[in-house]
Amino acid sequence: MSDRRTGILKAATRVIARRGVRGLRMGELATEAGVSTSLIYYHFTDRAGILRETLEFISDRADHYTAEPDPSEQGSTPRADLERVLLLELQDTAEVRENSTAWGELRATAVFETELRDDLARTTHTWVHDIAELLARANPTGTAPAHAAAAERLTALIEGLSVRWLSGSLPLDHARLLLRDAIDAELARC
Amino acid sequence: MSDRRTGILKAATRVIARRGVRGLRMGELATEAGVSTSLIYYHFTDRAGILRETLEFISDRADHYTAEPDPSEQGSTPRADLERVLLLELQDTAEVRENSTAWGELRATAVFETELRDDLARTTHTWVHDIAELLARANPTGTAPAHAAAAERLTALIEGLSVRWLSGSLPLDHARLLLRDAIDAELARC
DNA sequence: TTCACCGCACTGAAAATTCAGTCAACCCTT
DNA sequence: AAGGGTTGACTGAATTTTCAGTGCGGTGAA
Repeated sequence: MSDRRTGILKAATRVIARRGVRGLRMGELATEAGVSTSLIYYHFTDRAGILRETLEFISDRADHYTAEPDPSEQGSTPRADLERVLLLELQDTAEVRENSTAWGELRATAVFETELRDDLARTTHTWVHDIAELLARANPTGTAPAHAAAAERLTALIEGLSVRWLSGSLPLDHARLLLRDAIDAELARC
Repeated sequence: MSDRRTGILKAATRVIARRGVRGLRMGELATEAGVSTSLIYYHFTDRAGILRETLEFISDRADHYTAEPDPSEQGSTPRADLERVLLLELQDTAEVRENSTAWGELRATAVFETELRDDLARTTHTWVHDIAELLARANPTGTAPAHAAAAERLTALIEGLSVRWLSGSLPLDHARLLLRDAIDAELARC
């Protein structure tokens, strides 16, 4: 946290969320992080280096983010947990916005830069897996493959709704509504 | 069509699909279009200019694409039509790949460039509307709002699956399978 | 002394953008 | 119908801008 290196990574996340991966300028990053340009090269060898580490950082954060346990709430049903965790991704707070934007950039970048793909696929897989588990807990009668498929659909839907929201094609409230309905629908079948 | 200007826009679409918006180099575009760099500046004032017009061009083309009517097939049920039209977006042909990639870039770019949003929102809305109509035809018992919501979910899902496919997180076959199931599910309720 | 860091001028290369001018097509004249 | 003038599309070769990345002298703390 007080680590300078981590500070740079956080700053990079902010800059990426503001300007996009393509818009990340070393100079602006230095300013945002409150350090000198040289220090960035001191810690990360080159632009590709910070990019790689930042995107890793983002996907780690996204993990924790989702994995965040219930805040001592006793009366939470598995189903409520599921809803809460998924709807977490569609919120207008600086943190979620920043994370979603950066995540979207990561996805978009990976379409053209193959080096990112492995990391991305792994993180995606973990996410899907986590959600599948929550689904299993919420609806124990279903089969594992069915849960996996539902989790893939729900997470892909979230990504789709998320870009639409961030790109101004869909109001947040509406996105949340659509997602809630989708969750209900997925739980209803199996 | 044979218009030089349009030729440049088409070339730009191809280059964007290949390299991404960030990867669009004026030089490469000129080569791709078979014209001189200067001509691009002659027709479109600057890089931002071609970008703007090309993205507009892409969203126009995306319309036609979906609106493409059934090729004289008589024995098509509304449901089959719907499936066909939606699955059209998840195919490994040069055209679909190019279109999906370019569309994804448009979306990703719009997150940071507000000028693109109106166009994008409009095109998205048209698409959703078209799908809602197909849904209504396939399942006349449902209400209009239900069809609209289902169409929003399905199209957002397609976008989500599409980037995952293009970024190598999801095999195409699997994406198609997931989409098919989602269509069935949406038709089952209402 | 070494480590983590600052500041900032500087280089080199890649891109974007400009510009002077060519070429062909099309009017007007006479 | 021959010629002169205007215009718009187009080019190739500069010129300018933008950045990533470097080099280096210096600072303060452990």
